Amino acid sequence: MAPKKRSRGNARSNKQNLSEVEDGEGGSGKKSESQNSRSSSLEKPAYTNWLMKSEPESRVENGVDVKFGIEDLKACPNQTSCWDGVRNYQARNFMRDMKVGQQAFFYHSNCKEPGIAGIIKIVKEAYVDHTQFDKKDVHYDPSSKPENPKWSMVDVQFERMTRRFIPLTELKKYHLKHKGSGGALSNTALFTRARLSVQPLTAEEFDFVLSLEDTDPL
DNA sequence: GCCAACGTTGGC
DNA sequence: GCCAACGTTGGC
Repeated sequence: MAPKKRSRGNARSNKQNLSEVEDGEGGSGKKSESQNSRSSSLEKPAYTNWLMKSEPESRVENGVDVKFGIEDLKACPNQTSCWDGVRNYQARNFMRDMKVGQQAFFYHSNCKEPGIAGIIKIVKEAYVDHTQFDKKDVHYDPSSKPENPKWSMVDVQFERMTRRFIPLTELKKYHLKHKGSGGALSNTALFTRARLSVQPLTAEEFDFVLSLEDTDPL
């Protein structure tokens, strides 16, 4: 288990909707088309890496400071924390797909300099996010019942800082460039699904971003 | 089951 | 602190 609380996620009032259903992909026949450039085989693409957003600067939400930067994770016992507070179905579903040992980028959002600060790894797969039942918690969800919890969380552990901070502005430049050339970041969720707080990265995207560690900032 | 109104995210 | 993008809600 992880100590700490706090974390980001898309706070949200909520109700059931698009993917109360387990998988969130093609699922239930509701969404059918639209986002299926994927295979006809209904299989989810096997994502191996992730990007998780959190706010490194103080901001009070419902009387509670939601600040949780990578330094805060580092300061946790065992440098491990649960990633609670995610209240968005797509983000939740991605967390449910996470496997122990997989790596994710720790992304700093809603701050002076947004971007990737470090690498974390999944150390515990999805389980019930207890904060949804806690009236005192910022992300309390009165519509979720213990008999049928809506929200999940995973535990993550600090792995290392990236050798340099990789700013969103730089990633965006590569994204624009790659859109023309079909490069690694041409479809990156950070730009195509900007508001998702937990995003999947293909191995190619992850590796490309990692390679930037040893290049000069664009 | 459509869609307008509303609320949140998060870059700038 | 503004506001565009977009997920969610709820009336019909």
